[in-house]
Amino acid sequence: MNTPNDRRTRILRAAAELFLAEGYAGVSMDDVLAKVGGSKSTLYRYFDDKLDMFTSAVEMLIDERNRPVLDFQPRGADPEATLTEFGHHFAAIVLDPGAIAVHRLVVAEAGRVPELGQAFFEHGPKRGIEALGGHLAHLRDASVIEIEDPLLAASQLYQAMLGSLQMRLLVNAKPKPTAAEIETAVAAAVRTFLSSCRSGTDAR
Amino acid sequence: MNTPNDRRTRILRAAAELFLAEGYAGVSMDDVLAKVGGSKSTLYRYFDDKLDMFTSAVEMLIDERNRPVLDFQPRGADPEATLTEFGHHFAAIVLDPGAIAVHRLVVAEAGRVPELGQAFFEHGPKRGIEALGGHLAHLRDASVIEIEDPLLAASQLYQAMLGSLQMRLLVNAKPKPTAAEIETAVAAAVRTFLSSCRSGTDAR
DNA sequence: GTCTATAAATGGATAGAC
DNA sequence: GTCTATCCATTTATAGAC
Repeated sequence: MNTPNDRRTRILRAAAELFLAEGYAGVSMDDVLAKVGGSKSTLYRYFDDKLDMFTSAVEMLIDERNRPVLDFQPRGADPEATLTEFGHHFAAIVLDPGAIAVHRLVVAEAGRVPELGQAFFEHGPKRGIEALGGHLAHLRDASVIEIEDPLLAASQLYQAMLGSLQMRLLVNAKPKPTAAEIETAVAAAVRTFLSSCRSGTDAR
Repeated sequence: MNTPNDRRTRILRAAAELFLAEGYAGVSMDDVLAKVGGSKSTLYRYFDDKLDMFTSAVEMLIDERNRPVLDFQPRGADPEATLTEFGHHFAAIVLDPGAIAVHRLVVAEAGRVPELGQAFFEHGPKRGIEALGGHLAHLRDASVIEIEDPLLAASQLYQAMLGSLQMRLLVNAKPKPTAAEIETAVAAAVRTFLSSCRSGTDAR
């Protein structure tokens, strides 16, 4: 049961696509129906009401989007290379148009459906920061860098790399970030971070 | 004309309050009417339609919220003190619950009303970054720090200080940032930044 | 300029046949 | 389990009296 091509799953996929494009209030049960086929009572057979359908759809999206966060291990040799890898890994995930759309939806409804924001944060950004923080702790234990709080350092490094680009995309402001700008931002943040805490060498 | 207690302005204030709490689609013209009094045709006398009322209200909110961004001059003597001042100045503006609500509203409708996102970005974050960037350029010209791109540095410093806290508030994730956490984050970001680029002294 | 009344359409949700 | 048909509240927007 609950196979990927479940009836319920097909409804959920159609609903998710619509919600991403139009927002919660912008989608009617009839809209979902027109996309997935079938009849109205079928919808209400699988979901208590519209809100239930919405939260189920967004939880599915959050789960899908954040799966790639975890299966990542940097391959580079030196710290600068591995941290840059982390940056581009995160960039590919969180700056993707689909991820921005999910992020927007969660922010839009965060006031009315707080559990979505909680799930989004814990399954996404929090895990990413923990992964990066773990790596920083590793570098510290190997006496490559000197930092006090690996999680705080990871969070600030992450935000320095991508925070501004992510914010511009969320509010849909032009110009949109280019690949070159991502490259520049990640490189600059990594350089700043390392030259502030690298052990054994002068910063200048 | 267009006095602060204009009829139109009073409608706009009521509408803004409702939109902030319920979102664009969550507010009906009747809701606004119930709050501001009067009759329906009066609303349509002052605004073409609901979307016009919404964009006018949000533009007003953006304008109000960002006015404090500009009138700020750091008073501290040394760089660490002035940058920390900048951090707390920005924090007071952008982490305020009202500011978060406006931010949410803009993100929520950014896909459908892009000009709001553009206005939000240019009148808010962009100006803040420019102010901080100007200060960094000043520090560089005085040979206090060594940086290549003041705007990029300002953007990354800003995000390192507040990006993570702002994001948590936007998605309404717990725990909410405390004053102590803001203090810690700003201090850590400033310390990292300065030890990466301060002139004339070793980083360690 | 402002009101009442209402048009015309769409919303979420359910009843009951098959 | 799935369909058709429909209820009832609410929505945006306008017509027309005062």
